[in-house]
Amino acid sequence: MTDKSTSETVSGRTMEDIARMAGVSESTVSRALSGSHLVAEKTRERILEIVQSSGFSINEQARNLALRKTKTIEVIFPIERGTLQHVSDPFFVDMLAVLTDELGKQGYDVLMSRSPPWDDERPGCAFLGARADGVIFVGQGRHRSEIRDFARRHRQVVTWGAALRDDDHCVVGSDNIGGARQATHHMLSLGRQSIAFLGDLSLPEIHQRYEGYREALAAAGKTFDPELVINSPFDIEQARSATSEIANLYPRFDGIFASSDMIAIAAIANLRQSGIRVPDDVSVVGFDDIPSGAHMNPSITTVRQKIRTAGRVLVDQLLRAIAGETPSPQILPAELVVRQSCGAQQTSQN
Amino acid sequence: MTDKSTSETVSGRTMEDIARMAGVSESTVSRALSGSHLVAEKTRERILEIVQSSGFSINEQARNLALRKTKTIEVIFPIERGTLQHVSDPFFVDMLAVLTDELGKQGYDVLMSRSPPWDDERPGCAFLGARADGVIFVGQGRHRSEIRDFARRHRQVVTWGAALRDDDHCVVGSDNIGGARQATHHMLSLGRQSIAFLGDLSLPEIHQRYEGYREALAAAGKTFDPELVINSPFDIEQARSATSEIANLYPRFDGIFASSDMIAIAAIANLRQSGIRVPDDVSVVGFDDIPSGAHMNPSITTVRQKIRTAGRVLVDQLLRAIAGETPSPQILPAELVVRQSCGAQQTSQN
DNA sequence: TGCGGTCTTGCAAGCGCTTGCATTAATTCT
DNA sequence: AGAATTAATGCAAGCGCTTGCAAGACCGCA
Repeated sequence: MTDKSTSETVSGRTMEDIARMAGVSESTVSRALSGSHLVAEKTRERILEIVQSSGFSINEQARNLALRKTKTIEVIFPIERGTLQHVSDPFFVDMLAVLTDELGKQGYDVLMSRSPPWDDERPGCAFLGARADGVIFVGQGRHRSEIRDFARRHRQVVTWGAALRDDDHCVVGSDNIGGARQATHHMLSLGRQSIAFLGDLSLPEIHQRYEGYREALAAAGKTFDPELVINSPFDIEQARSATSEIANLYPRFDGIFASSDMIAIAAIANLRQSGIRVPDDVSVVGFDDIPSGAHMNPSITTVRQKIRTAGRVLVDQLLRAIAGETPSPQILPAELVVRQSCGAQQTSQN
Repeated sequence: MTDKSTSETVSGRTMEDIARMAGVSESTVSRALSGSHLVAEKTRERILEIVQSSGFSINEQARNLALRKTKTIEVIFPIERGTLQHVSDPFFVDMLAVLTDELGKQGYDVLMSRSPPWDDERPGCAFLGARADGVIFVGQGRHRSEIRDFARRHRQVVTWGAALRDDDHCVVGSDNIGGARQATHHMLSLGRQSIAFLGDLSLPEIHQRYEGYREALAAAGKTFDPELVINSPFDIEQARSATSEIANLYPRFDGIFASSDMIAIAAIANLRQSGIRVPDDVSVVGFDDIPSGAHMNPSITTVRQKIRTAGRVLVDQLLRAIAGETPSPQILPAELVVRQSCGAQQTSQN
């Protein structure tokens, strides 16, 4: 009655096959493979040998089903549908790398799903699929409420982003406000008079950076010029065109706080194209501290997000949630890294 | 006898619970959820409502077990253990993004596992776990033989990298040789006399680029200077230090072919630090065409890998393999993108 | 009233693996 | 040598879901 011939497992064999070949029961094979001491050494060796030569692969799904766990964490980048452009921001990537790394240490695999669970394409299929032991949202994007909803129904969720007062789930994030305040204050203290802001205010994280920017302005007694706030997406190409007009405003500002390094790079490229020098004419500070920022010309002064720490904290908290404890939200310090683009140091050449 | 209380599913409920609450059988719930026409409309609605309000999540594992498929593809970056640094090369990231995207379109999720299946930490656990319908290796790294082995046992594998003659599985890759030849030839045709090579020759892809470089040199009748071949890893920090001595060799070369854009960036930073101008004194060409390359100063002349096409082809071939057909290896054209760093155009400012 | 459809539903087997408990074989002890 | 341990196996139930097949409900029509 059973028909194994259609098995879709990578290697067509099952434990039953191995058991038969080894002349033992399935249980014994299972135990041999999981390293139980309840198996005679000789038996184990024989089984292992057969496993090897037959190219058997255990079916993790069945295994996990039986074990009632998945040892998998779903990592979601809440980005717009139809494109993963956004993800190519080095910051997100590095975060993914760190998460994969940290989760790996704890024996978890990472499942990247293309779309957030709520905009599932299956029409009329209004239920969520649980394929992981927990979920990490990297950034809230424009989906704060959905994420909140999701988190409310499922304890095993942590998210990276802006911790807001009304969040009832665990959010871990950088001190966006403080970081932005430092950055802006730094340029001001360097004698810059008028600082522009670049970023997408509809994203909570970015809005926090905007707040920090405003705070620094206020603290320095500067009046705020709304026209110097320019909406810009993360993607470098789009950022490039979003900020292409900035040079026209030029003498009105002599500093730029860009809410991500990629945006800073785009802005610098635009300024350069118009013959405006960075940092001589305009001081620029970014946010994130992406790896290549230190090697550019000029090198980018930025607010460093402690991404490694962040990943570790996220994973810690998620594992706590999975273990049934209550994870606690955290705000990680962000630190100003002074390089050339702000003009604090003299640029050396070129 | 059954104890559901310990279920680890994100939402603790099972179909059985829903069935009980709706006063129907499990089968009916299953059918209602999968959109079968074998369920009365009223029944379906009632069930859906209960599903909603109870926050039920279907257990994908069990579902997939029953369906004998996973709808998941494993994407593996064969990098050294203990770090995912390497992955932060924008090229790999973009590839990951494209793959996630393309696979998503076909209804597949992406599983990123930290380590290649062969260096599994579980001691004595010499079997492979099959948790996906197929596997994509992104780059062969130093693991050509392991990958070959792996592919030999399992049909559902494709890899991105250097197609070598003795590969018996499906490898898709850029025309590394041709691309490198073009790049080198371009500098030569610009009048440069002596071109250095930067990259890690132990990686097959890079070795192919090296071959292209040599070919162009030979074709131009240039003698080859082994001291101008400098070993450099992908990671930008490491590349920076690996190429830190390059300036010392300076008047011996007036061109650099870097086997990745990140390495090119590192090299340029080093040259600049020593007061050597790019492209005036030294012409530089990279490889990959990472997104930010166009916005740097100078912008990077490079060999573009058609990453979107690549991802699509990889996915196509893998799906063919999964469908039981024989996937065919392919070499994708790589195209030279001329920008500033090679010196073909005049740099505009700064 | 009775019979052949048409719809809906439930039953039960099965997906490949784990594990508590019972069973049997190998040892040790008195 | 016989009893009591201990070590090594197998049995069978169960993980949560799908699905072929059979059964029940309900319809119209002769």
